[in-house]
Amino acid sequence: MKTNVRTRFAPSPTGFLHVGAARTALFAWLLARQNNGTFILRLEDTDQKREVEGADLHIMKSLKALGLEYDEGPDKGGDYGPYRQSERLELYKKWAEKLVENGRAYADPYASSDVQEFREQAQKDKKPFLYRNHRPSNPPKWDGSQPLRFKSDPKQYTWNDAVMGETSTGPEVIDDFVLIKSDGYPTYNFAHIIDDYLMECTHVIRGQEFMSSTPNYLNLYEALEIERPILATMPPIIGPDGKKKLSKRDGAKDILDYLKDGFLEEGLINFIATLGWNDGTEQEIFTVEELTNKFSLDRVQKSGAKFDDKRLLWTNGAHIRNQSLDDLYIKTKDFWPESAHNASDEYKKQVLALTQERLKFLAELPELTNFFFEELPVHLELIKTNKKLKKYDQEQLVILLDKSISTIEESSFSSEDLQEKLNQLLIETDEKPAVLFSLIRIALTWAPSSPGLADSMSVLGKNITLGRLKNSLEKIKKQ
RNA sequence: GGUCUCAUCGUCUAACGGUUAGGACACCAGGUUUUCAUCCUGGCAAUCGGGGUUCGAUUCCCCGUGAGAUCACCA
Repeated sequence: MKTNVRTRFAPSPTGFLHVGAARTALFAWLLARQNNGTFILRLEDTDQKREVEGADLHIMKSLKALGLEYDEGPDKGGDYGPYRQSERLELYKKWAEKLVENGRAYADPYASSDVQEFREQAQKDKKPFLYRNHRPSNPPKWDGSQPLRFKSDPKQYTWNDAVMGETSTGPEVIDDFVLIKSDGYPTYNFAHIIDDYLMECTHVIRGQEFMSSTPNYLNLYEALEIERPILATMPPIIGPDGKKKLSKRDGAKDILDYLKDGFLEEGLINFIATLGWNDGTEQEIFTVEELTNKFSLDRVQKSGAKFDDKRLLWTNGAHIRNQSLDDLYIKTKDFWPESAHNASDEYKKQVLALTQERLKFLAELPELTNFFFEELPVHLELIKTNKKLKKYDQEQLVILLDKSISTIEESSFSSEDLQEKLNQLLIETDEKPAVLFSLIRIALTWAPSSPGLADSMSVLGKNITLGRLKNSLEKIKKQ
């Protein structure tokens, strides 16, 4: 009885890590962490043609960036290595030979064109193609130049999937699939079974594309006389505007791109985890620790989930607001506008404090904060199109702004005192906040939006605030 | 076409066979002395169809329908 939970993520290095794969990895990781178990990264690089240079490093980098640290893996080592299938060819060969000896594997004597012909004939006859119907009676001795096929034992199967529940199929789906290709590399179908066994994986979590080949795997497990792990099939993740599986086109972005845009690890993980899983309560925002405690395979959804980026934004915004100012500040390091280059940490922190609650992802920082670091071009349209201000003529605006400047000049520039002065101005001018504050805000920032007026002025400081307001006053006079 | 799987608001989802079918995102309206955002209040909005079983089906069964997966010397 294996008590130590060992889960694995086993991608083929053929591209970047997208959301669907990230979720599979996340669930495996959560399961391992929750049980004090081991999370393994295994690279399934058995198809040389499809392999993409550097994809292996990219995947490893992505997992680490997400915080999904693996305990064993190609660059980490471990007692069950190597963790690249291309370095395990001898092992597969050994197990394949065992099957040959038992009479459960044989060399495929046909040329691939022959097999193709069988397939086409079956299609013509409107019958499903099964290689085993063409199984040679006297196969040649396997010398490695032919594909090695599994000699299947067709029967009915009923098995339990940790997510999908009980599933059953008839013998018609069992076939003689290829174990070792003629180039000497094993197929996924063979290699992953050997590896999961040798690496003592307790759970296999993977996408639904493998569900229909599961009965074949069960058949192979029997022939190999090895125990099978717990199987869990993940529902698909669907593109935002379609019913099809998420593809690059629908925005299946590289997970690293999200991180580059300033989505927080926790926000991303929260979003991905709740795409097909919930804890049964009404909680929507989870820390990684909470997910680790609460995750369970039996609450994973059976049906597919659509990728909703509005929800991702909301989730990430919630995590940004949950950060302490200091923690968040560290994360914003690479996201400030260029004009903030020479600003002090102290100043940037003050700005961040005012901006934290309106950030959805950190790449928004420049457009939300640039006026704290640079003077934005005067854009009189902002006044002319303002719902309230457009009713005022130039002269009225000049008088109002001039009056505001002289009152603000007397402030000590603490946020509280500024607010007091602003209130005082309201009374003296007998204007509505919507008019007076809009005018000052625009004259101060020339930005489409900004944090609260008193806070913004306080952070900008007396010199800059008054300088900008006076400058704006001149521009309005001259228009 | 064969096989397997799935099916609740637009989206993500909750609901021992008994609830006015709940929450969240999005959207709309209002409030928090300006804008954007946050926060609060309210609104809109769903059990794919048809048969059973049952006193009673979102829930169990069957048949449809729809969707997805798979049928490679890819994983």
